[in-house]
Amino acid sequence: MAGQRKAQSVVSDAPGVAAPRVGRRERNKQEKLARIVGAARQLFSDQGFAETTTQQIAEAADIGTGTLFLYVRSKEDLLVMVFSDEMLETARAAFASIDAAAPLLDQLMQVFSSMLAYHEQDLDLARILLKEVMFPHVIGRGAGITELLDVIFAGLADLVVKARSAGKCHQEAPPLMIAENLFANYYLDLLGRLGGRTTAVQFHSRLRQHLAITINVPA
Amino acid sequence: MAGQRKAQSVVSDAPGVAAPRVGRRERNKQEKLARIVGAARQLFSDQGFAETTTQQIAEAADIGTGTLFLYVRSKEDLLVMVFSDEMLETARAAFASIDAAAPLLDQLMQVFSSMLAYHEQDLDLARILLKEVMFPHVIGRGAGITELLDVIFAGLADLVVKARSAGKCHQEAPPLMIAENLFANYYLDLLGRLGGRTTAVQFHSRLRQHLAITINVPA
DNA sequence: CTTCATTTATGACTACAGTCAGTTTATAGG
DNA sequence: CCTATAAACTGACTGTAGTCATAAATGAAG
Repeated sequence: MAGQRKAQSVVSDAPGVAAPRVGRRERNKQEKLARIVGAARQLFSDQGFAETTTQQIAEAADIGTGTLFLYVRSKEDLLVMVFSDEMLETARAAFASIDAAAPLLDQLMQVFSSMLAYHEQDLDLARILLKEVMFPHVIGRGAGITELLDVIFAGLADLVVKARSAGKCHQEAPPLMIAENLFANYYLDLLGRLGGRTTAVQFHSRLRQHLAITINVPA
Repeated sequence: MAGQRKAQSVVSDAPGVAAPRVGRRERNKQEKLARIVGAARQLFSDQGFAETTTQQIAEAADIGTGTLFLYVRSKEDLLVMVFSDEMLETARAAFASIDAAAPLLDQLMQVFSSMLAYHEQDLDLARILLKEVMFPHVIGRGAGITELLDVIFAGLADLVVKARSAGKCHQEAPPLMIAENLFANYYLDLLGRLGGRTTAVQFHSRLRQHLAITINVPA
């Protein structure tokens, strides 16, 4: 390791080597952030969000209490950081595993069912997560959430376009607008589920009806 | 006043008089709650939600700090109590002032425009309000919000039914389901507006497109 | 190796939402 | 009127998110 560091000072900007560009400082920071996120994931999952204190997280990550807030703006921010990657992956996987031959409505239900299944693992956490995702405390900067929404909207719009060119969808509106409409319905039905106002079965039934209205097909 | 109190003890359950049924205790409680809500409305409007402390509210309402929490479960609860009546009234007024002859899409835009106009008065407050309304801290009990949603859903469903019987709407789905779909779209577009991601003009344009998709008419 | 400047780390500290043991005030019965 | 019981009130107190002045670590330059 010490050798690597010296080599770096010999050739200050060597293009051949992958990336010794980052000094010890940057590496330490990355590593610390990883420890923080890891500790938070563990604690949030084990004890729940409200029951976990920032002190506990700092202690588990082996840093001072104040240090934590050099890496995250708030406890809620941390929650989003921890789980946004998983959500993104869930969304990607959901779109990847779609049955291309199925009717559009069934395809949509496949996607949204996968996403609900993820949230069903821990409804309480999902509630707080969704809350913070849709109402980020600092306006104009939701931690990496835009990417998630982009993936979802693009995926939905893509399904619509394909179904339409196959003559299976008779909505003429712009695909992105339809995608947003579909997502809006998913979001509100998810809210009902997370708030305990519907069961998983009711969620599916209601969502299917809502989506059917949007894409103008029989439920 | 003292006379009234004595009269009460003479005839313990006099049916003729309007309602001396409530003793001083109940009256005091009502009056105190009114003072609390009034003080909170004033302070929230003047200084914003985050900048207002529960101590300030208690002081302005002339009660002890602890007393406040005999009347509300949390600061957020108080926000909802303060503004849910106004929102309900806004929604009622919006439905009442509809042009019965206009196309369904225009009617819907009238309703939702009125509701946005209310929120435009104070976007920050609206943000926190919507957040708390849709994610009440104590699950299963949103302070008087069900009533608001009932009014909105019923109103929307009613518009749909009327338009349909006039042959102006070709959606066959249950009216309540359509109403929910419409509201979901309003809600998400409102979220974009409150998050500063769209202007008021963009909000209108986008909402109109989204609603048009749901009721299956040209935008 | 030795400064020196800059970035990063730290925990004592602050501010505030919400609680609770102890007190006051209203009502009912005598 | 007086007394007993229950309801309502209170502010000192607690727990925790987030800040800030100070200290340590890092890298650059001589």
